[in-house]
Amino acid sequence: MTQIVDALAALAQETRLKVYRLLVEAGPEGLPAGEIADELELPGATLSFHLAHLARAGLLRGRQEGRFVIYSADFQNMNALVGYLTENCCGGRACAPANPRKGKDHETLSRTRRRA
Amino acid sequence: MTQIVDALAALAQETRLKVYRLLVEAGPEGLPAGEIADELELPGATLSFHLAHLARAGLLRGRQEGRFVIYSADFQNMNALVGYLTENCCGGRACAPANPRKGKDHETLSRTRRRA
DNA sequence: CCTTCATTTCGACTATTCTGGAAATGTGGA
DNA sequence: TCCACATTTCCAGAATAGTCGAAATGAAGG
Repeated sequence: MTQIVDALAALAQETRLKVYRLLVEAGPEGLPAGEIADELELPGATLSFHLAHLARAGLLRGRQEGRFVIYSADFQNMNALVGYLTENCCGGRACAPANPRKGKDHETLSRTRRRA
Repeated sequence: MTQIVDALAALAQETRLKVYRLLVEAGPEGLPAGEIADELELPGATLSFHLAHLARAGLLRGRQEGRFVIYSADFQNMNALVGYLTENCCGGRACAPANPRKGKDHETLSRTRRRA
């Protein structure tokens, strides 16, 4: 459970979620730290802190390549996280949305107003 | 995105994750606060803090029933959360485990091979 | 070696979160 | 009304997280 909490905590921060999403978008190739900093306009020290946080949680991996350190998302661990949530936090219901349509808008987290 | 971060932050804490899981297990009926406190051996004030946190994030709802306040998981919002992660953080791969019948085991799922 | 450049670590500060006792609020019953 | 009980709010202290300039590390190329 500690692993799950760590992974959730790693993603539960705007900057880190942005970093992670950027790396997902970049695919298995990954991106050098500098490019991430550039893209998200973050000071090096701040980015490094967040990258380390994500890596500690197992969501990223970094590899040295020349003078650069290239970070890439660890899809397997994200898989495990989503799997955990699906199995343990959804009460056995189907938890993934039925439409695998790609898009930019996600307004789905709506405030449900139900009176009981 | 704020909603996603809030929901993740709500679950990214051991006590709250336990509370949420307990309520998922309890199903739509839910549980009175006191029973949760009893089950997880938490002081009232502490539990109340965490329940409020989860509710603010949209993962729980509480309804007054007599002298009790009964909390239940909001499966719809959890659905949305898992949906977001699947669509935005898994690089288009299948991210949820394919077999919805397993009770406790969720280990490997290796299907990582794709080129852009 | 020496310099340059990418990245990380250090250090210091501020902000937020977690915790739980005590007091307050709200609810049903006598 | 008055009491017992469930839950929340208030408060304050301790712990943890986030930020980022400056210094340190490490890697390539002259």
